[in-house]
Amino acid sequence: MQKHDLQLDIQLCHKFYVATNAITRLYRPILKELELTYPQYLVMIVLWEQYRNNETISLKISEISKVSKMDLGALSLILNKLTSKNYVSISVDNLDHRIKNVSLTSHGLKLYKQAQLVPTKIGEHFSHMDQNDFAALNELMKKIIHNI
Amino acid sequence: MQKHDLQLDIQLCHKFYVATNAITRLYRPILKELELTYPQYLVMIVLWEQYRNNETISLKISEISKVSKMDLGALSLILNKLTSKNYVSISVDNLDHRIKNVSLTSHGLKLYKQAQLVPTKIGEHFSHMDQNDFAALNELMKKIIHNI
DNA sequence: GTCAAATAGTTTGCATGCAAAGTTATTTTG
DNA sequence: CAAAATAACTTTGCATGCAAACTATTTGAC
Repeated sequence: MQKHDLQLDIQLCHKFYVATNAITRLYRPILKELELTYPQYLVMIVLWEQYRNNETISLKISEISKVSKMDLGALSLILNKLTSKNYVSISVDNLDHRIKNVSLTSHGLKLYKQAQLVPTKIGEHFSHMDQNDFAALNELMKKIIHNI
Repeated sequence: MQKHDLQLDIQLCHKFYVATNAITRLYRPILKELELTYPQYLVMIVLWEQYRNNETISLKISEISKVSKMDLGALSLILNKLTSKNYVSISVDNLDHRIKNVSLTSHGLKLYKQAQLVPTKIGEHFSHMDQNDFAALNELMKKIIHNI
């Protein structure tokens, strides 16, 4: 930033604020059909991804936190909700009793099929952006995240 | 988005999620010195800006909401806090009693000087990005916000 | 082996974001 | 002009994000 004044400051950071809230609002009605909030959806994506790669069936809570960059405290509550919705089940690790393993229930696994439609629906709202825009934006975001 | 799969989906939207949270975390310690949260800071910026332009001294709550893109309900609580910190004062409009006017107190105005240092401190964390990156990112964000 | 760290999670308190319902004041309609 | 529709907020309830304190285990250092 060249000019470090308040007016300029509000520009980029405020745009992040506005855009992220707008994106979440975009997801809300779509995810509501799956009875998921956006953060809950993030957790499910991590689990579905894990299932697809089929290396292991369950993930530690700390692993989910690391991949999704979600706070452990928040994750704790979110996993409770996913459990009460019967999308995931949680069990204490046999070897290390501090660790809890999270795994998809059959109900949570079934949801995967519906969830595959979500990106398409979201994508429709971005029709005004082309591949180059996406690539550029993705790179810039990566740069920002990597350095903060 | 070319491939509409979940893995790709998580990329851009998740990056927004992560980046925005990271940016807010960046602001938190800096704004703590002013006893402000980021949303509270946004409101103050709007008011300082208004004061600088000196057209009118006060703003309606709905005007603050429009400029900052903040929810009216959230704003209601935030303004209560700013009031209890004695940074702003709120009064009912004389002509239309539904409207409330928000104005800076002398205490809130004095804070402006300290606040001017905030963008510089934040800017230091973005030193790895050059002017072109900023310009490009700013344009892309504008494009996204405008179209959602 | 035992007691002090380090780990992995949970809980709590505070500040939002947002939808939905409620309140008060002003306009519009018939 | 009285009832209905709007407007401008406020309140409430739910879901986070996050810092901080707390709990239960496991490791490590001696």
